[in-house]
Amino acid sequence: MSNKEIRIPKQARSIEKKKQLKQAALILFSEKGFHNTSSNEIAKKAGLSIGTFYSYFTDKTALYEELVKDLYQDALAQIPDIGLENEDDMIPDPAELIRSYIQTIMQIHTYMPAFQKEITSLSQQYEEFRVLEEKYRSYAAEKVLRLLQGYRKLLRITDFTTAGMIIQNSLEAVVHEVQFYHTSYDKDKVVDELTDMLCRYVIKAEYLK
Amino acid sequence: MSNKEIRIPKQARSIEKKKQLKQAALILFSEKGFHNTSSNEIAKKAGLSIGTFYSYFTDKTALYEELVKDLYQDALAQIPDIGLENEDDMIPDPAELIRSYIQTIMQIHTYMPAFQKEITSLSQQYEEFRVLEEKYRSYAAEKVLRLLQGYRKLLRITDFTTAGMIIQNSLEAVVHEVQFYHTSYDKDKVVDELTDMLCRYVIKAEYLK
Amino acid sequence: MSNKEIRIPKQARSIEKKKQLKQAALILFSEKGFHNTSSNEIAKKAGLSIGTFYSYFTDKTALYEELVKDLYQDALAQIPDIGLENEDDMIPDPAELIRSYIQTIMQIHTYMPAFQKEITSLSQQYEEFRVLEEKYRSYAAEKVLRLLQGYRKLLRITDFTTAGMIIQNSLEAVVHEVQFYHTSYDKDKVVDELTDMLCRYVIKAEYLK
Amino acid sequence: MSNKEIRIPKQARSIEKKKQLKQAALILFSEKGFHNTSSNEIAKKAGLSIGTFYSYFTDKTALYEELVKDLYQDALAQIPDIGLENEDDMIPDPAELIRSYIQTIMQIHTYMPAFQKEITSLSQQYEEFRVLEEKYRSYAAEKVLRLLQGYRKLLRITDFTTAGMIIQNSLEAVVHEVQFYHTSYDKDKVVDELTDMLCRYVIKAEYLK
DNA sequence: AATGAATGAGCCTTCATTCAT
DNA sequence: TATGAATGAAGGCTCATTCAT
Repeated sequence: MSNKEIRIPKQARSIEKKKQLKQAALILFSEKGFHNTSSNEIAKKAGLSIGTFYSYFTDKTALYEELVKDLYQDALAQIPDIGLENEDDMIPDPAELIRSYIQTIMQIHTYMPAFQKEITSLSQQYEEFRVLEEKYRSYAAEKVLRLLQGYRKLLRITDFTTAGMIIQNSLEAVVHEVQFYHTSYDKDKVVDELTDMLCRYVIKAEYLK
Repeated sequence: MSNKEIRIPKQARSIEKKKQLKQAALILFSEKGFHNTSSNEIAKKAGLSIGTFYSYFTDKTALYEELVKDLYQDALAQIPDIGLENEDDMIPDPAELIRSYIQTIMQIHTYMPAFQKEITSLSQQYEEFRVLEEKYRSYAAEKVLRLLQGYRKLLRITDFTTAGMIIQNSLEAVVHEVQFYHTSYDKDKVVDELTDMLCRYVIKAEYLK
Repeated sequence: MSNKEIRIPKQARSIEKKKQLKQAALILFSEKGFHNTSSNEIAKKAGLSIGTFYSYFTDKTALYEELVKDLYQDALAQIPDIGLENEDDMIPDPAELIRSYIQTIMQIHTYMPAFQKEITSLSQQYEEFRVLEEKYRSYAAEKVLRLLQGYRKLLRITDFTTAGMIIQNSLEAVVHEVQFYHTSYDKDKVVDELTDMLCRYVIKAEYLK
Repeated sequence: MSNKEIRIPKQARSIEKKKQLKQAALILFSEKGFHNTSSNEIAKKAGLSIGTFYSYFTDKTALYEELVKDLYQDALAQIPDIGLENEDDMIPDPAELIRSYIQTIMQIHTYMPAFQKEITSLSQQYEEFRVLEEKYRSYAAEKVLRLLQGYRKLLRITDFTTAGMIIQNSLEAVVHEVQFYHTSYDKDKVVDELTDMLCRYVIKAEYLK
């Protein structure tokens, strides 16, 4: 029924315009939140007309989705695919792997913190937005799980699903707190403690140094 | 500019009306979120007129603020004060204390879960709510801290501030996830695992049964 | 899902407002057509706000529907229920009945001609509008049919459905032409001729005077 | 004010493009109506750019006008010129002439039926189209008139002008109804009945077989 | 001549808020 | 005090039309 045709920018200038809109939206969403930002406002901030806005995005939500997608794609790319290949031979220190994972998550959260907060906010509030984020979150959770399973022999935990969920959520929450709210904490210290907590939970005592 | 007078209800009947409005709002915000609930709707659900609504609250946000304040007050009051008095004499099993603490937090999150979700989310947008949330968080963290300090001798952790923050956030996040989103998890299992994780992190090995 | 509540006016002042809106719409639809009239325009012409418009009507189409309904209800009320009771005894001159029916139709078409034209226009163009009109048209057609059947014995036609359709459409078209476009025709003459045509078609020769 | 130059296509290629646009518009207007068809859509369906569209037509309405003009021209050309030459000598069965005329009108209405519907409707809104429709109507009526006059001796009617108008309108309306809306009617049956009605109205009893 | 990206007026609709009763 | 009809700013979105290339 719908006739709308969304322009897929091919040329430099078009790509630029789309970027402008996304950039403007990113700033506004971060500052005032998704619901308090109008599409007209985004277009204006991008220096483009509302018509142009709607020729690149079906609606405001579509823009938001792209923004989330971009963010998570960048973020996910940073999570290393560690611990999969070297099962038996030279096992790296598992504690170091965990620390490195924690640091990556910490790193990710320094990027567009305000927008990430807004994502969290919307995801918690509206099912439709949650579904969107869940896709990426579950991808991240899977990475944790795979990381764990790669070290099966060294681990004391047995229910990987529950443990994975606990680790994932604990990690995110602490990092969230430190990166988004309390910059007063000593981040290295936090990483140390988190590493300590997770190692003791996950790794058999005999493999802890 | 505004010379509107907001009624501070003194009489039973007035207090009752305000309560009705808040109760109605609580339900609607929980079900459909702040942005999808109109003030007219709230008044109607409360069985009162929109005019009455505006004689008790300056605007929709004011109602919301009160609701959030109430909720945090309640939540704060519920944070358990366990394990403080019996320092030296008859020491209860610390693991049991931790488990009991976890269960209490779980309990708190069962209470008004939907609106808690809504709050967590909106808190990020309005400074006013952030302050409230902060207060709750720091109060909760302090309680954890005091709990920990009460058992100083049995503990392996030394930096109570950082540890307290980590425990509090991990706990809340996992419980939030389990109570608000994934009913698929076995809650007892989750409590067991969380207890396990926190005990190993916090308590000296020799005091673990 | 929808929350909208359409006000059903009970008090004089409310009824008046709704009437104002309908009156304004009637004029505008007649002058410029449905599609070239905006809801804001209607409200403004009625001296009311757009908000008021939407508290009385779900949308522009709903207003239109009411207008059509009103028109047809008035119109249908004018079509007499003749020829049903007196089958055998004193048969009135059938030609006179037909003439009277034609005159009624003619009469109806003098009322709000411009709006009737717009109705015809929209009905011919959009299925949804046609359905609306069809309801009333079929009611009118039924009257013709009943009129005919009441005089079964005097009639030469046998296929009442086809004949009814032909009569109904011919009648309307001619009346339309005369009332809406060519005021130059002598209306009495037209009624005479139509009566003549229909009588000769419908009534057995021996019953024609 | 406008200094836009509308191209009057001289060269084959230009004429072709204009035709393409009109053809595309014809289909779209027929399918979805004038108001629900956008100029961009027309250009696209024609395989041309919107810019090209606007170099051939000042606006959407201009295209529409041309289409209507064309249609009426075609329709006009198709109105049969039968029965004019053979006045006295070998008189064909007048009933057959009438039947043949009805069939031709039926034929015309099969041709582009959807767009005819659209036109009939929009004609009422824009003066410009009304004039065109008028021209068609009066031309058609005149033809009927001349047809009738050619058979003066066989006819019982005397006021040819009124009769002509009645015949023309009845015919068009019934055919319109049958061809555009109710496929449920048996078209042959309808032609028979129409022929019957018109013959009895027009032809002296002694000349009816 | 042709293109199609860009424009922005304008439509429909919602809803927080006011104010006459 | 309470009411709820009325308001109108503002948001989402479409589409006829322009104009730089």
